[in-house]
Amino acid sequence: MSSPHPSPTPLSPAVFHVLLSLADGPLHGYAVMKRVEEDSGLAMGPGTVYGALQRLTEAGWVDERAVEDPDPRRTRAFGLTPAGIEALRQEARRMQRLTSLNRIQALLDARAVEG
Amino acid sequence: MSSPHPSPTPLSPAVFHVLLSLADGPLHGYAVMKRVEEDSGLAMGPGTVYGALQRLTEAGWVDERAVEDPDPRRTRAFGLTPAGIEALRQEARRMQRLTSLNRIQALLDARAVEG
DNA sequence: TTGGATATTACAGTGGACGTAATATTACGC
DNA sequence: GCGTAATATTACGTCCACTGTAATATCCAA
Repeated sequence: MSSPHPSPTPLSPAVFHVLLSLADGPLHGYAVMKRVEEDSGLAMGPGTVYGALQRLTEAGWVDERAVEDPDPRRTRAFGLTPAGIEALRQEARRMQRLTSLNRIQALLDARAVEG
Repeated sequence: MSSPHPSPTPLSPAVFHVLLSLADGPLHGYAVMKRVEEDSGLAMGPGTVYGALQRLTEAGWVDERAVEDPDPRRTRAFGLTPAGIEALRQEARRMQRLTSLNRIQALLDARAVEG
């Protein structure tokens, strides 16, 4: 409802996956990289992840927070802001609307019949 | 299964919407522009549409075909190749897999409860 | 103590998305 | 027939997100 920049919907795959990786709690950058790979099967390099994280922070969709951890490398984490959650939700709804189009369903059904 | 370039999944929103617009039959460029706007609510300029169309043609996902029409402007149309259909299907499956993730469903459910 | 995983920064290159302007043709009201 | 809007496409130029790669530093395990 209140992002600094008018929400650029649709989200790029990189941005979407970074947001998604944070959906059930803050992570540090490296963990985001790993989580994205688990989710998507595709590896994003550090440039992509940290770049996206930085832009998202500037946009107010992600923020940086201090975390307690014996390992000093893991004391810096990124989490979704309310605006970030809302953006992810909007994108999810957009995807869901698209996948439920008849044209799409026909494609998916066709495969089921063929295969 | 046999695109010239190994299928760059995920698709960019622009490419996805161009493919989607052709899903139930060939259209000429201008019609693609209009159809995309109907589908997505977002207007893509000619540069985006024809640019994507050209790259997709080069990639073998779209081809140009002659169409009979009294209006000479409408005799040139673009249609999906089998590889293009397959790419669109893969992307649809990818989206469907993502939207069915627990993390996403939780987000969407939360809204239903709140609102 | 060497090596591998963790965690992050700093680049530079590429190409796709996007806007805009120009062009030409057709359709339509007047 | 005239002007205007819609149709249809080409030709730019710009910007910046994504991407890869290299460099760096710390932690941990063998």
